[in-house]
Amino acid sequence: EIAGVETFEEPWTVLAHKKPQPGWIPYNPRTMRPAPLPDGTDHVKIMSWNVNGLRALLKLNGLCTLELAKRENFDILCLQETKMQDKDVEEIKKRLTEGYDDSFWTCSVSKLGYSGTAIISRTKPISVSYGLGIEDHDSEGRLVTVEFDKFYILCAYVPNSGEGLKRLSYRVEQWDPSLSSYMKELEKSKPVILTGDLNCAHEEIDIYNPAGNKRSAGFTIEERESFQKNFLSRGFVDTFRSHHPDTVAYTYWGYRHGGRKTNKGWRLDYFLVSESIADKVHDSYILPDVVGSDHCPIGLVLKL
Amino acid sequence: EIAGVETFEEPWTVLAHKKPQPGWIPYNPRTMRPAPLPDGTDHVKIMSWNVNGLRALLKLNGLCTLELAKRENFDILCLQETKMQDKDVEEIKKRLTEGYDDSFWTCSVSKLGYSGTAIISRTKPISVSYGLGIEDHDSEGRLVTVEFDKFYILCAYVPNSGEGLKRLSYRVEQWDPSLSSYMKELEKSKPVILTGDLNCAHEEIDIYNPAGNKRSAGFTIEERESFQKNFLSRGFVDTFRSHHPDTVAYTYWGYRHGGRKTNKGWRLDYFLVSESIADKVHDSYILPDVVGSDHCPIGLVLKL
DNA sequence: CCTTTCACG
DNA sequence: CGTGCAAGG
Repeated sequence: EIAGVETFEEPWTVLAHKKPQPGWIPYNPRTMRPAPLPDGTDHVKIMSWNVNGLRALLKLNGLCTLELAKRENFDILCLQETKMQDKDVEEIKKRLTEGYDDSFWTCSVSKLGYSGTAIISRTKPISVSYGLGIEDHDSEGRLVTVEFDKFYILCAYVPNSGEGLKRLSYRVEQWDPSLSSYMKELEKSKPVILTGDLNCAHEEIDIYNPAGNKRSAGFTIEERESFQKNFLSRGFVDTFRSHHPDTVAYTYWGYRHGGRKTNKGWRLDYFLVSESIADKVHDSYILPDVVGSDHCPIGLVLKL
Repeated sequence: EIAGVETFEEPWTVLAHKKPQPGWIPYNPRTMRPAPLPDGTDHVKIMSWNVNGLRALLKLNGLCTLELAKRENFDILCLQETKMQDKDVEEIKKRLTEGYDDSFWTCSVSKLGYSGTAIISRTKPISVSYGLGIEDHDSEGRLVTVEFDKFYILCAYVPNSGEGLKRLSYRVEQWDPSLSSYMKELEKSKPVILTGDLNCAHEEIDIYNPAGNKRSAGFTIEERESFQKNFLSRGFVDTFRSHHPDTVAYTYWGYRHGGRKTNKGWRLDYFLVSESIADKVHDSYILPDVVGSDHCPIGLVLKL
């Protein structure tokens, strides 16, 4: 474990799902890490993590990204819910792990210490942009786009529909379609990778207690249909699911009921990729043994 | 030390005062604790402590009052800045140390988790009352009065004049005179003891850096004159100062500059008593070795 | 439950 | 610096 305060018996091997279908299998990161690529295969390793407050993570953890970098040796790291303020970004940048000197941050300007995303990269990208380019959706620091030679990568923190589903209509009627259109627009020039906390467990396999959460933010039928319609049906591939069709794996466990100990979680974090590069995905995987947040990181290895 | 997380070299023996006068001596609680009373002398031991949030102290400390009670064996304990809410008082009462079952609490109703005072007693008092009896001054839970056979005891948390001295005029024009009048009224029937955080360092000897704090809340000339006029000149005796005229001793050290380690403090907590019982004071003293708050407790031994 | 801001000291 | 609140998840 990295940054582990408590240790517990490999809970990710527990199939906690309420009504598992025949054939479903629990995710075990020890056995399901990506297979080594043949020597010399050109590839990129991307990781994504909703850190639920970067400052707290750094306090807990020295420099988490250092440990993660050491162990995982990623090329690109995407962070969500940094809860950073613009004024503190420079100080954090100074503490970045050597070899990852390029980083791109966006913070909420409407609510301080809320939301916030970042992309940390080993190599200099071609271009960077922040937000969707729509004033209304861009005050909360929810999206960073970075352009590399072979693809765009989008780091997104999709709005939570909130207590009482107060923000459900904004989410499914405004945000999701806007993000989708933005991605289709980018896709005209090159393939797109969307990663981050998409705040939706797509299907029953993606959540511990589907029946009990039909009106919970992140598993409403509206969000699930929006996910299908705006992303999957428009040609973006859920890489974890396509590589592990029957695997029960979560990326989020609420703090509230100690769900991580019993693997009562949700899969909310994704790598979606343009169909055109779906066959380049060597593996899409989950790192539930990395603690320090209510989400765990996820990883993607893409052959180039 | 009780509840000590960090230990440091008896900082209270350091005379940190900026410009000490000749003859001033540092306070050393090891040598300046009250002398034992002759066997069988009827007396009462009262303690007072601004705990700066009782819940945090209890978390840190199991039940601080238990430790303090064990070591100091007080009869009455007065607490200020409990930061309690009415709804949580019953739960705290349950955790009171055996032998101290009577307790009287008042909480701020205007601002939750703000201010708040309490008196915990070994024996049942004759009567209890809350506040000054003036609507305007009584929404912040700053005063508890308990009547015993031989005296009234008032536990007060005097309003801080605040950042920018925003509340200085309220403090010196409203609160101090009201409290003073209330005390004079009570005094008609029996002697009065006022204890608590009076939020004023009376003289230069009572503060580490007098010159630098002439416009700081707690050491403005207005507050010092109000203290003199409303309390001392009206016949209430500053028992610590009358027993230790040349002793430099503080009861508060700001968290902000780690002042406790270097004994850069203020004397803000007092036992004032009616002149009529001033000669009954066996000792008035300070317990700087008790940590867990930015204030330390103070003690009074009164012969009956 | 846990992390952020904010008011207050 | 540290406590307690409130909002957010």
